[in-house]
Amino acid sequence: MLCHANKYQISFIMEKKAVRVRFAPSPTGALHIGGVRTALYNYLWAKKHGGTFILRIEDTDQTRYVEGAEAYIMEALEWLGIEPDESPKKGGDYGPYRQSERKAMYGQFAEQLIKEGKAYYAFDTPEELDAARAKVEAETEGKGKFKYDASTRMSMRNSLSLDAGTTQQYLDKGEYVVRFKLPAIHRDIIFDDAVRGTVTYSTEEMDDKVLFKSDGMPTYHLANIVDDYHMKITHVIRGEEWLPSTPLHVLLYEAFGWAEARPQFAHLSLILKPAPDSYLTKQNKPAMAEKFLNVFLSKQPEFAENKDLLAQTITQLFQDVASVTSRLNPKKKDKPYKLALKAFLKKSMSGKLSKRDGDLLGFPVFPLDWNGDEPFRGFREWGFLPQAVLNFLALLGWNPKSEQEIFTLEELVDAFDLDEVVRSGARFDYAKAKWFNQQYMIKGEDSALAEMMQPLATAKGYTVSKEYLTQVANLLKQRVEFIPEFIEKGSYFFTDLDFEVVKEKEGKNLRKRVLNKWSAEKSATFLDLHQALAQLADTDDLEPAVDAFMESKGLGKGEVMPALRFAISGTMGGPALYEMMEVIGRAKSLDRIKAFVEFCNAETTVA
RNA sequence: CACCCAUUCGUCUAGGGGUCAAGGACAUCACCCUUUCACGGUGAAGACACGGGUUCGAUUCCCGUAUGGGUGACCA
Repeated sequence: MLCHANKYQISFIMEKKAVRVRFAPSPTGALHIGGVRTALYNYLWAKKHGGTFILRIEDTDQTRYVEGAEAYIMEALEWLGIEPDESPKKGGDYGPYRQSERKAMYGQFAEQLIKEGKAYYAFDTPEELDAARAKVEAETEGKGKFKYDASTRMSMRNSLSLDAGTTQQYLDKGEYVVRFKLPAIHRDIIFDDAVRGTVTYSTEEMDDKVLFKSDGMPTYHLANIVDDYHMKITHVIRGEEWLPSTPLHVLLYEAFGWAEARPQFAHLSLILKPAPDSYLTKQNKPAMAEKFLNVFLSKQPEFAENKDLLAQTITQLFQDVASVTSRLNPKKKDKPYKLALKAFLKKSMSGKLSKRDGDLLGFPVFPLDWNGDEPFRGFREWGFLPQAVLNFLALLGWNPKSEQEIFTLEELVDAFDLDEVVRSGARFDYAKAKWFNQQYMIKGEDSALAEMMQPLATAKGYTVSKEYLTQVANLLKQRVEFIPEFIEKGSYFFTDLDFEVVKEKEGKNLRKRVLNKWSAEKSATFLDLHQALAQLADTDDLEPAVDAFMESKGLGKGEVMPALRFAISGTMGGPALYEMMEVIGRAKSLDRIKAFVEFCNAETTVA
């Protein structure tokens, strides 16, 4: 017996159709991380089958067009290394690849359906439609929805309800839309989804969707069917939000007589917001509470007068991180301000990952920086490596049927299968994203890391060679999670220490490990050590020299190393001491030791 | 409100009637390694939403309930 998931593969093999998939974003802003995953799965599926990965820009909504969005999408795909084979920029045999440039062809297909009685002209104004919706809503106490279908279409203004003369008058004015005419007899639309199996909808639930808008542009529904057909798309891999409109698309393929060429659908579950306990920690709880409250008040300023009470409430709600979500359910005795806050928090803390979440929750949700009206930082600028992002995203909603976690792009192509895409929504897990990044940093070439560090170092005003950065990368890469941390955490590689600052940051450790035990004798010892090291030849290793020194003075490592470490790097953490000293340079290191001794003397007032 | 989709450790997931006293990864904790911090290693803790069926047997199949998600535009 064949299970549904294999059927399409087999039929496709038998037909020997070349796989052609498209990623079809609309240029309404930056490319969301969920979109990136969709693009990736499309890419993987195409490459796995030696097929073609197409980028098509769906810019049929002129009002939502955002300048720079298309360039952003291209740059993001390029950064990630999943570039399309056919695209507006690259061209191809099935172009143009921007729907606005294919505008001329859609009208004829709308006309065709009208001629065949499968669609009709409609002249209702937006106001009239709003009124019709409002009326149904009022009659059903908000429970019902207006449907433009067989039951209502004859009472609306369209070419079915109006006589030919009136219809012509409207058409002459040029203000009309084309609506799809749902079949008169209801039936179930059944289609096979590569990730979900058999999905069933009844035409009874559907309505006469607009196919062609009054501005002369097609809607998504028309354009996507016409384009997929003409671009010979074999698999439509897209987000779950399209699942409910898929039966309409199925009907459209039938209406055009293209049912045989209908692509295989695969609907990907959405990426959800992370679990609250992953970003609410004991330390940041108060700050997060304030952040949430501010956003709430900016959205619902009418509750500003309740600010103190709200602050109290949110603190209470956040008290037990594990159960926040369940505490958010409304209760009868809740005051209006509390209900509003709960509703807001519930929406902010669950559901699909959205634009704003990055800002609010403190992690990137877009591949690259975006400098629009609402600017935000991308994975790239955050310091993520593209391969890490790809790897993380690939495994968020797909499993490779093995216990392998780290995959190169080639390995992903090889292992990927729509069959193993999971059906349920996956929560974004920032901690895991960080882990992947760290893994790729450790694996990464030191010189490549150095290259990425270079501009950041320059921005900080450090003038350092690539060779130097390469050495720093080598020492630090398993101790940092993002590229910028090389510069931030490793600042002592780039600039001399200010021990006053060290005292502020590391006061407790500094006192415990060094200052509390400091004495005139210690001071002298370290100056002796300084002297001993200064006399070393460049070819002599530091470690045996220090070891010998300690032995001669009868000192243990614990009495010497922590102080040296503070002297060199100003912190107890960090790479192996001697390697650090070699990279920073012996002369500089010795200067730091001397400065540190003086600092300790001053701190403990020993001379 | 209606329709569709989903539901295994905190998170991502494996498992699709007996081999599951449920496997892996992240996160957490402990130990080892170590001058420190990491990395690495070893280990601990941690899950089949609930209720009914079907069956000799159900985490796995069916039906309900609950919960979560999506959609319900002349937006995509």
